[in-house]
Amino acid sequence: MPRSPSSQPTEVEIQILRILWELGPSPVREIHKRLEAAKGTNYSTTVKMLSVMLQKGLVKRDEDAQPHIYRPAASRARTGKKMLDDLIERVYEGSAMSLVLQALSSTRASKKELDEVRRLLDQMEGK
Amino acid sequence: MPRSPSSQPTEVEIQILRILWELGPSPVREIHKRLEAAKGTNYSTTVKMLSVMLQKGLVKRDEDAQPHIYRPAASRARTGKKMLDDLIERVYEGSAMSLVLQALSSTRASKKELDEVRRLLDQMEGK
DNA sequence: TGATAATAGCGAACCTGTTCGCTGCGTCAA
DNA sequence: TTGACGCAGCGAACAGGTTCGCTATTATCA
Repeated sequence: MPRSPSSQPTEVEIQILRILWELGPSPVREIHKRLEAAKGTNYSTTVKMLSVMLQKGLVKRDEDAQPHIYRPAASRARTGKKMLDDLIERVYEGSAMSLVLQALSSTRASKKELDEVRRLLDQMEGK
Repeated sequence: MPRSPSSQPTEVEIQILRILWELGPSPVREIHKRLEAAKGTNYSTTVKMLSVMLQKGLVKRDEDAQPHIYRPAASRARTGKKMLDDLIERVYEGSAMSLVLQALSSTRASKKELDEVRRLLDQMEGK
């Protein structure tokens, strides 16, 4: 029984997505600059990863532009949520609250942030 | 430049840890029963995975007992936190609050749970 | 125009994680 | 004893993910 390919973005894929989230739509060259600075990646590798990600639907690109412009297929928030849901499912078997408590208790948050959470709580309860 | 091995428990490793968290210390046979039921794993595979995990320090075992008894090296909470921290770091570059909001907003929580979060918030602020 | 550089693509090598076959050892019962 | 069985270990095969060398195509410009 073979294993199934991970549905999650892999390590390098996340790195590239992060760069794209930060820079916005960019040509390979820009993406590569960051990746190389971070871990000495070869240019060919960057191109290859992008082509793999394109095929997986993780990024999109404008081929009319010269050079091609890549952009993330999903927002950071959307991707993060998916990964979080997956983590919750795998480790806590679906109980998100356990994990929220974990996250909160290990964070130094500002008053502003805490208030934001409170507001959200009220909103959830009101509903 | 070769890639570095993941410091996170892998897919199958998490599956095994979950079984151990649920069952408590168990012999291979018990672990295997669950794993086989879940995905048709061969007994040899279960043994192998456990030996790999033993070497990585993810599980510990009592070799005096016959058969050997395996137990998780870290609690579910501790492991979950580590994985969460890692996720936060990789996707949100350290901003845990963003992720907490995500988790909360995608959860249907009971009043009791919400109150628990509030208590924690107060506690954090008081400190 | 010919040399040089930037852009893309492809296939193969390589690494980690996963799977399993085969072997060896101890125990128990015929 | 011997045969069947459960337990443990090991190496090799395999799959997915990552890396890069090599080649082709298209600008760039002396």
